[in-house]
Amino acid sequence: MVCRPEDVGFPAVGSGMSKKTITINEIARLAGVSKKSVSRVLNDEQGVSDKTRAHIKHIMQEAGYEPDRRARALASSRSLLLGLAYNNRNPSYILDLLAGSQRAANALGYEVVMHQIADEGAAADDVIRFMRRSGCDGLIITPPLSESARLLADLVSEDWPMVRVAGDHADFAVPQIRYNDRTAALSLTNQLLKDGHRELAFIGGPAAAGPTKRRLAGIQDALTLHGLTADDLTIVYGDFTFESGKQQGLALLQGSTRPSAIVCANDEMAAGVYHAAAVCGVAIPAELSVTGFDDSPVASHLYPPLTSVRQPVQAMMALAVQMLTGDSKRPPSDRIAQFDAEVVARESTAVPHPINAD
Amino acid sequence: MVCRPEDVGFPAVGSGMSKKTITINEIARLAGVSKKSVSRVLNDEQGVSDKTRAHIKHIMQEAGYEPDRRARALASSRSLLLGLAYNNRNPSYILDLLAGSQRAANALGYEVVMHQIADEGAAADDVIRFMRRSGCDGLIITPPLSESARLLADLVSEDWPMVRVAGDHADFAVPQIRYNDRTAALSLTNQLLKDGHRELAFIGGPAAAGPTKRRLAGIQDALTLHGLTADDLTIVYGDFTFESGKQQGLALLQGSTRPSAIVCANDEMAAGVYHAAAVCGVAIPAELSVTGFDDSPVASHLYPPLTSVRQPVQAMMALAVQMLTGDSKRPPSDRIAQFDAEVVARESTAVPHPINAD
DNA sequence: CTGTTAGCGCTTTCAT
DNA sequence: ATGAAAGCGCTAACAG
Repeated sequence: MVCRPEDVGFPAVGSGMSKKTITINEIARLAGVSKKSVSRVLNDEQGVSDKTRAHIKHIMQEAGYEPDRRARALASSRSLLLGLAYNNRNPSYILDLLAGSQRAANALGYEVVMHQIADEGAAADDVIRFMRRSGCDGLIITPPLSESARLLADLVSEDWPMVRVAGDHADFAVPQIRYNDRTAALSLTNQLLKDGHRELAFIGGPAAAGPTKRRLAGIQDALTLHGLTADDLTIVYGDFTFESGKQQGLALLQGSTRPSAIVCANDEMAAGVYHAAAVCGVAIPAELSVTGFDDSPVASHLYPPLTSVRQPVQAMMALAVQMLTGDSKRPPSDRIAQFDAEVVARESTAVPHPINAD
Repeated sequence: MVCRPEDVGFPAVGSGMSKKTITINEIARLAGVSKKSVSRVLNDEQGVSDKTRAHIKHIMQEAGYEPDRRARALASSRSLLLGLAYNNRNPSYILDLLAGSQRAANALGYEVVMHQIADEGAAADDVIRFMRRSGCDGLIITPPLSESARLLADLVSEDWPMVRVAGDHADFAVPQIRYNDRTAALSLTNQLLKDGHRELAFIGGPAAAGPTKRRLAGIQDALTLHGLTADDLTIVYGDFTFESGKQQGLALLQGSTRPSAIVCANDEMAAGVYHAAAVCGVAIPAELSVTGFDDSPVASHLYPPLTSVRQPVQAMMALAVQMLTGDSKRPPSDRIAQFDAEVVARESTAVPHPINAD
């Protein structure tokens, strides 16, 4: 049932190498220059004439030379590895972050190593061990880890560069890259209000969570714009899970004042609301409008497809990588980079049904 | 809006290191032995007395020594990195694979580097470039890449070890680790037949895909067991996407002989069938039973929760890593390791509604 | 602009 | 069972 490498002529690590590796010495010899010159070309350094540089590049190309990252790592005391710490909340989001960072990292000669934090309580130790073990040159911290004040406080004294994606706690010295979810929530809500919705509800994540607070603030901004007050919004809190969305959805739909629209702080909880609506026999969007956040795959797979908010993950991760590797050519500013998000309107929202008005 | 590291006192890679690194020389000096002895302890090699070994270990512990993986990599010509090539089909599945392989890899001192294949047509070149660039010691190929005969043929001559997760083409020299989805499909279908379903439909992925063929075969096994024939099963093909599930679901539900149960080759397509059922006003499970494969999060988030098949990802990836690193202590056998899957029964299946019988 | 000389921290090889 | 020496392939620091 199970095979062992040795028994099937299967080469395990280090067992049998065949193709000879081309070294920098070889290239230097072929090009008739010193290996230092080759090194300079490799690292895009100055100090090589254009002619020599072109010649060396040509030789490298021809020989199919690939620099040995291990040797480079040792000699330059960089590993050319970047760490990405995550906390498996939304798989598709995490993979998007990975894809975005990988694309940018590879372009700069780096690879991305993922690290999942199992126990959020011991996250700092976990991350530190990971960084020491892996030797990564820098670290990207993703939400919700990036929201943890404690983690950041414990990490800020470490000596590797880090950036965090979408976090609060602007007081920490760790630069952050976020998108403007408050503004996104505002325009989302604005549309609902324009459609005529007046009985709104918000299902947040944990009340203390950054995304919850920012998204709620955006909703309230919209209410204010329309001359409404805090009383016009029912606020309940979940924990970003499907189950919590379902529970809070049930509570809202079975309550005395059923909302005509529910804004959810993420798509998972919105899916839970769909579930609750199905249980209660409430039609979406005819009797209930629902919106989410994150534009995860589930948003397009729900029926009807869910209106959600999409963040510019590619651009955000590209910046993160550039900051970590010191390759940023962007203009200077403070330590918070903010991007704009996009509301993806789908069929989960509609003009409220008159039946709801009674 | 955007910050540059230099401008905010943010340490980019290699800019400012402070904490002194402890080297093997240091440990050797503290322990009063040669660094070779320390190296032996590090690598669990023989040739050190128990007493000396314990002493060295103690010193290492005390000093908080962490071996430099870059130096180790260069000297031993291993990178202690394992590659995981994937093809973003099902994010939660990919992350499960990652988590499983990471756990096993870390235990052996390895890290896992992911690599997404963008263009499936040029997958081989892409993978080869990745492996050369990253210097990974071995490669794990995941589905659907692992099903590609062409990719495997192009890769089999490379000189790094590889394993594939869930692939067909047993003729190639690349060992594979799979689970028994045929048997799982059998027991799934068996249950439907026991429940009294007689009008079954199967929505496969592409007809030529391994999972499609294996799962279909399992269904047919069950039919045979119950004395039914191929005529008792309607077979249609999708492409594992939500959209294709929806299309085929609509076709089946609007067709002349509406099935009482639809077995889908994955959860995404089952979600599409839910969508189709909603459109057609068909109640699940009262009027239609649906099952999926993979037990992805969507399975539990659909309403009603979807019966699906869960594969032992952890165990499979642990074996994959052991095979790549040559650390396998399992008994020898042929080059296919097969695990058993588990049917996770939820509320998407029920005894067929009499109305359907006419 | 180009080259030389030393290492990076560890493993390997071969002594003892 | 232990240790000394010689690199791994590259970059750093300095020379010309």
